[in-house]
Amino acid sequence: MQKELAKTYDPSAIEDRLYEKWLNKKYFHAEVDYSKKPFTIVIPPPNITGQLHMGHALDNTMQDILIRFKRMQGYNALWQPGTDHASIATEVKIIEQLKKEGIDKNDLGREGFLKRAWEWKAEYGGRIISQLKKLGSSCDWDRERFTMDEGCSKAVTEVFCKLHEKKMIYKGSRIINWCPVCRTSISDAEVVYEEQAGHFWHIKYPVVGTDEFLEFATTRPETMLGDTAVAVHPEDERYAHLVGKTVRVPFVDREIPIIADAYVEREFGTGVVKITPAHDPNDFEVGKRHNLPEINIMNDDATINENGGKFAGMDRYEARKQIVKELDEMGLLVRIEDYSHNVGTHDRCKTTIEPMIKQQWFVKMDELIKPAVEAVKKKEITLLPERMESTYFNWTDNIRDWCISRQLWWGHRIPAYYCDKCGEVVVAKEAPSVCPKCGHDHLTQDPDTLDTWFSSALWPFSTLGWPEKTEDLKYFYPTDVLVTGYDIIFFWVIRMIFSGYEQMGEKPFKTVLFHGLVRDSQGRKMSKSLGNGIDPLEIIDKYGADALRFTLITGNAPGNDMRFYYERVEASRNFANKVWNASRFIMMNLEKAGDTDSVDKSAFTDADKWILSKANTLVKDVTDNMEKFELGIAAQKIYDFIWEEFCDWYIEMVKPRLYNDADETKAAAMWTLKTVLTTALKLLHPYMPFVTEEIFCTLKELEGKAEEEESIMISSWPVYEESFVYAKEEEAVETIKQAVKSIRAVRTGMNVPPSRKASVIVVSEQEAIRKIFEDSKVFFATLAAASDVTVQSDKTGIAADAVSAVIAGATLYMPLSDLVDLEKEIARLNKEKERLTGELKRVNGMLANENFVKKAPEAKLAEEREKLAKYTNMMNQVLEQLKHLGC
RNA sequence: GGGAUCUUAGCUCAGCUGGGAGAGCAUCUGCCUUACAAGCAGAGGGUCAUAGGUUCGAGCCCUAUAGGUCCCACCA
Repeated sequence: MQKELAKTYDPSAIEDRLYEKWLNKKYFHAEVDYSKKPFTIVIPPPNITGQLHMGHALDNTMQDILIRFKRMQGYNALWQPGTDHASIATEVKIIEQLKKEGIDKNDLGREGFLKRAWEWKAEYGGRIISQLKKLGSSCDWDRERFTMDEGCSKAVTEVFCKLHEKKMIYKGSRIINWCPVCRTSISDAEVVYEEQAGHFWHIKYPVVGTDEFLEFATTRPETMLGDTAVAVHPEDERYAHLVGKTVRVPFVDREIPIIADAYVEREFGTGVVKITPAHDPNDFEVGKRHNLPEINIMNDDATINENGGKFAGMDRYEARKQIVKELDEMGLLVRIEDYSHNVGTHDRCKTTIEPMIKQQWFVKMDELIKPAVEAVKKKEITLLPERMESTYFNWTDNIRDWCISRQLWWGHRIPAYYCDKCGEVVVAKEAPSVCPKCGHDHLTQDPDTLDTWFSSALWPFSTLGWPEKTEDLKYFYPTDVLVTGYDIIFFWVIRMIFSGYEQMGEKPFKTVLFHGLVRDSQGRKMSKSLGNGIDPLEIIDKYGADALRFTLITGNAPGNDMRFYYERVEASRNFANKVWNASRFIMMNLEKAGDTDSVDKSAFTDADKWILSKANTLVKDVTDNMEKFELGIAAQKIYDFIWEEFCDWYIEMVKPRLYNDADETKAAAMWTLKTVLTTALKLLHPYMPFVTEEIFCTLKELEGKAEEEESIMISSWPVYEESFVYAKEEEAVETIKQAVKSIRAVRTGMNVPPSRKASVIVVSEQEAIRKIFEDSKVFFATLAAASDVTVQSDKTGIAADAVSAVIAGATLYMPLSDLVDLEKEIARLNKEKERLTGELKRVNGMLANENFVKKAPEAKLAEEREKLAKYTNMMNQVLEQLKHLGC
């Protein structure tokens, strides 16, 4: 029974069906198996708030390609999936949702809020997973994890307690980045600086006991309420006489010292800086050096607190306005200058950060980071592309302690308990029943939760069962590759690396493969606010997952950003269709060839050997590229091979044999077609899993082998074989190709319609070349639109006005006198002469260069000499032909 | 201020360790040739940002310059 294949490939008709099949067959599932080598990738866990975007699509396509490739190579391939609780992102979403219902987070209370959050997770947490499936991702879904599931939470507590034990986690009063909207501290990495138009307010404070004033400029006048000093440079002569004196801060009526500190730059502004230790990181440092009081003037929502006197209760910006106005009235405002400066904002909500002094938990980084630096320096971990190393070291060299506590509810609660009576702090895996110090039986847990990256830092081992000593961990860890965007190198990659070394004593992965951003066609970042985002699911619907995957992986160097064009998706879709139709051709002709299971190799023609040899080389190249993570290059090679070599040339070469009932080499042709197709499909499968699977299975069904070979995804990866190297035949077919191309060009140039066939007479003095044409007459005739082909050693019997095409070692004549314009023919030959003159000049120039002959490698020299012979030969033929035409 | 990166055909980009400039799209010409018009055959189009240098030989390596992008730091 012949299965009918649609004339154009329709992905929507097959993708879901095939994915279901793969799931049912458990192809994605990996179990510990010491007979096989493991190959492991852990997914960068998408946020449960997330929707699949182009970045995910790219990231997961890359991972799927690697996993499918390794699986076919015989590795025990595990792609560990899961999702991230994304503390702040999720909490914000839930608060928004509650707001719509008119509920305030605090009314609900912690318990109630968390209940809502888990409900939210249950409802939306699976959404992105089902979207990943649409892409074809072959994750082991049986192993799906969540950063807040029992095991991962256990890992978090374990690590916290261990690090605390080792004094690598501490609680301290520091100046931190405070988000007044989210009302939580955030880490340095979560602050993004934005260039904003602002003002420079020039203000003066009266110097106590004199009639002098000290003038300075500030971008945040409201912070003056917390000023505890004014600083000048120690060597600044302008102010030397004032150091040690005091100034009076208006409104709060505080007398503060004039101090000298090298932090001040003399050239900047007036060379005077007001010092607000509680609301500026630099001032905080200065304050520490000079033992200045730290006066916090703000509440958690960035309104002014009771320390701000009459401004208490005002929002920080409202207070700013008011203060400026009143200073002006008091004659203390000197002038206002427009000023553009960088303002720190919260990456999530874009609110301007307020530096505040708070009690927070920190991870001490100086020791922890050392093995992570060594690992990359010694290439124990490879970062690709290599330039990411500089970014990496740039961060590690300037590392600061990591603020890990967040004033949020959704997340891992800090396992620290405070005695209600004596205030003793206990850090423990389990809540202590009594205070170890005073014996009091009531302790309260720290209300804060951990930075979401604290748990993701443990992801490569927590998902494999750590802190339990599981078999999975022993077998699959360390993982092989981490694929992620360069934008989270600081947030995540570095933290996984030092966590892996600290907790496991071993790197978390061997290679990190970074990719860039997917931008819109104008090069802009895809974003909600711009509304320029392209939904991968829509692309899949319209063009198929294979087309999307292929588009994302090609035409782009590793680690570089790429622009997304519909035209490129169309090109990829067209390629899938090309593969589909080439396969359809083969299937349509299967029956003509009869039994092809045991093929007689002596029946192979030059064409068969040529494509087998080419395919063999392709296997080697593609495998090499993929081993080196050069996924785009490999994809391009597969594309070129299938479209050009296989479809445009080989299939066309083979047609006359298949269509001729008397041809004896049909079985060899069909065997070759199937073999090369299957090889190409296998190489392509990691990139285009659906179309390749559909074709593979249909072919196997037609062959009656569907039982033993049920899926391409568990078939074996092609291997390079010496026995398929046919150098001589490759050369022979290349000669024929040259002849065909040359004849086609001549015909088009002469406006000969394809329907008009012509006799072709091949003239060559070389017997070897004559033999090539004799052997390949069958397909040469078709490809060159020849009515008949004659091969001879001289020009006997050739019409004087026959058109000619010249290739190395042969001239091809076509008697087309009625169609030919002699002038045109001469012009064409002259153009060819010109081209050859150029080539000869180049080659002769090189070979005439003593230094080249002396220093160039032997192979290069031989190559150039061969070219010289070839072009000389062609030139002679062209000159002879011109002479023949009377020139 | 520090660092990375880019500048190649009209557009978007490849070009792996230096050895005769490529692809997709777009343009032009001719084809419904029994796998595919989502196709076939042919063609045009580039002083590889600029200036030096290293080399027998540079799109590729080095230096400087111009312009663009990104990351880090953050002078109040």
